[in-house]
Amino acid sequence: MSRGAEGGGAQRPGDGEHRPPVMMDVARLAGVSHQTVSRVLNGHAKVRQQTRQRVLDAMRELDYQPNSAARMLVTRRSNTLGIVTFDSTLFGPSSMVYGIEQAARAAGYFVTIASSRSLSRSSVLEAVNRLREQAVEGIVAIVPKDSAVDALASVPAGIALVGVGVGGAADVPMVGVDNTAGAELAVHHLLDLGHRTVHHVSGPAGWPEARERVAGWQKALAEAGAAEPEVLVGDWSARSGYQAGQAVARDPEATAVFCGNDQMALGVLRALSEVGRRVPDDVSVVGFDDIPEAPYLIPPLTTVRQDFGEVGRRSMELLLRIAEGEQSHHRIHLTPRLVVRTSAARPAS
Amino acid sequence: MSRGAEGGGAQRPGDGEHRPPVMMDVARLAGVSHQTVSRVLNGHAKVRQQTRQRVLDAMRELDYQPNSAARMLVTRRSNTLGIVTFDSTLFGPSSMVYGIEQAARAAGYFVTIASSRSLSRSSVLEAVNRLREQAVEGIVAIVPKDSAVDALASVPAGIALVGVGVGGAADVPMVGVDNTAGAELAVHHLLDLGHRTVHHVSGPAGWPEARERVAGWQKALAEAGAAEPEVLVGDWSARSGYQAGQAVARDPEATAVFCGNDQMALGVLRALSEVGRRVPDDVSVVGFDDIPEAPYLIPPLTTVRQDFGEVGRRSMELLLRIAEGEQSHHRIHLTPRLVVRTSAARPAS
DNA sequence: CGGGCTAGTGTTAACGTTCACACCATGACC
DNA sequence: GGTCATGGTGTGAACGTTAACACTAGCCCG
Repeated sequence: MSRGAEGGGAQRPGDGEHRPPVMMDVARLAGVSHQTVSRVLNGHAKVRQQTRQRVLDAMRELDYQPNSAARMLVTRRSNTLGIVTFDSTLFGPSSMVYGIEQAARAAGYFVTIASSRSLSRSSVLEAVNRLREQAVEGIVAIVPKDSAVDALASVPAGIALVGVGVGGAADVPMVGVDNTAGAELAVHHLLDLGHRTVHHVSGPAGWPEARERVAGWQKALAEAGAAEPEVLVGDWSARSGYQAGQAVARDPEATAVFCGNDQMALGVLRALSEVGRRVPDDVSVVGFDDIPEAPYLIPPLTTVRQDFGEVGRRSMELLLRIAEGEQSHHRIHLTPRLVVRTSAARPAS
Repeated sequence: MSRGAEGGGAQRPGDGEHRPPVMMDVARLAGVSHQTVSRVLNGHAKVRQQTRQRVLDAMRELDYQPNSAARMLVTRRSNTLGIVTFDSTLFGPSSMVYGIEQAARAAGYFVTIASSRSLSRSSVLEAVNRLREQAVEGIVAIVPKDSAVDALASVPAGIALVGVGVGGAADVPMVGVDNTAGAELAVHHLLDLGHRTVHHVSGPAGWPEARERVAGWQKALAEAGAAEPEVLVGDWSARSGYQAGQAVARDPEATAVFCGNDQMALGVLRALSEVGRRVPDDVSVVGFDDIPEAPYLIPPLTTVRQDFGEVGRRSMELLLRIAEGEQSHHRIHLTPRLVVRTSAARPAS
């Protein structure tokens, strides 16, 4: 079948002016009232089997498609949820969108997205308003930056809202991995291997998750009585990791680095390799996220795994609970786990 | 500000049953008819400045939000476009979604997504139907697999539809990079460097883009009179690239590899490094896509760049043209370009 | 001074569903 | 034999907006 060339639904002004069939058309064809058609459509019990079949046949014959706007108008329900994301090539956000969409579909909802260019307050608010125009019944906001989280707190309370990656301190219902615990996992692993201390390449200032990972790193170092080197601040990108890695490479004392995400770890690996510092022989590296490529970096990256799909599903779940008016327990922390590969080993003694 | 607990918007007296304000409420407050409110809302010219202001004030005071369902019902327009994607952690699809969303927003449309679990025919059709239920005015389908493309061809012609990454042979309007040309670029680059021939790690069978890249590779080899080694078939993942890389490493004749995407190239790099074959000294490697991490692999990856954001924008543009009934030129090929880094060099002679 | 134009506003009727009923057989029960 | 529930169906009336038209003033023009 060739399409595209054909005029498709193009109802050019011409004579015909054929409208898509409506419930009344189906009713007429089946010889019943429109209400009976509605009952069949919504699976009401009180319809005779034989009548139901006639209606079903008529629907098929006319290729009837219920008008969602009319239904929405009268039921006051859009069956739609919104996602606010940001324009990023980061692995996390984009993979969470799928988890959310699947969970939403399973719960019988449609999903519309609104991306916020910058995660600035105004940009996030604008995205939220776009979704409100669409009459969404709830919003999952993937906005892991302080300015954006503040914006969420000022969204009018009439609409159900869940933040993702907004950090444990946020003043909105939220779902996220326990970043502090994850960082501790990574740092303890390195200290247990025998490293004196651990350097940290962090995410950028103003990102709650970056801050929490820094906190976990600090806590683990403090518990072990290890010295706390200066944080190397990155921006989540491989490029920034590369730059940080150059700094690490210049420091002969540095034997272990914990990176705020895998992309930066990748950059660190590259910087170290470039100057001939071997991983893990000379320097150990640990990342965060466990991107699909992590096992195939050089060397395979030991990292802290976040299950983004799970985050998506859980945020959906929480959103629905809130939308139904439940009040309790609006703070879900998922436990990350350490995936040991070969980029971290005991230091050369 | 704490949210979630409080019940939101202040309402009409009579305790119970508080409905959101409607156009009539605004009209009453402003002392005009609802039609005048409608005119203000839609920016009609024939409203006295003073009246307009009164209406605007009233809207603000009531925190009025137009009911999109009612509007949709009467205008017969949803202002919504749909995206069909698939659940993948591939870089391309997820970054295109943003390009599309931005372009759609700029054109005044909302975007709803429907993901297809498997790219099987039925799964794609189901996703398309979900969008039709939502009354979308057009669909961009990111479904780069034959089974899915077939499904698109059988979508009823009433709805505007654009395929992305569906290959040049698809029987639907489409936007995509010129894969054949891109592959030729890569292979010629390697041959020009002095390699006798070039091996290829391809994407999986049944993916049009994989096939087109294979074709470009074959064409370039044939033009140069080079022998055509057996294709190593992967599945786009780093893991499959790693396996293919092991095969390459075992072949002492192999000095150059062109990979169907960057993830597989990454796996190849790792496999070669593991057995001590140096890149680019012993083996040259070229990828496809130019993922953000490509410059920071070991060594920095020479690759063919696709601009996914541009693909998103162009597909949106095409979709709107089709929706408006334009008939011509429904096949857009973007030209990729080679980004030379250091993973490919002349062979050791 | 009547006709026609224009700016500004109101009135009424769609749009296509679902909801709340009313209605009719039928059979059961006292 | 009358009441009562109960399966099955039809009849309005919403829902909240925009479209189409009608209606006033006020003004210009011949």
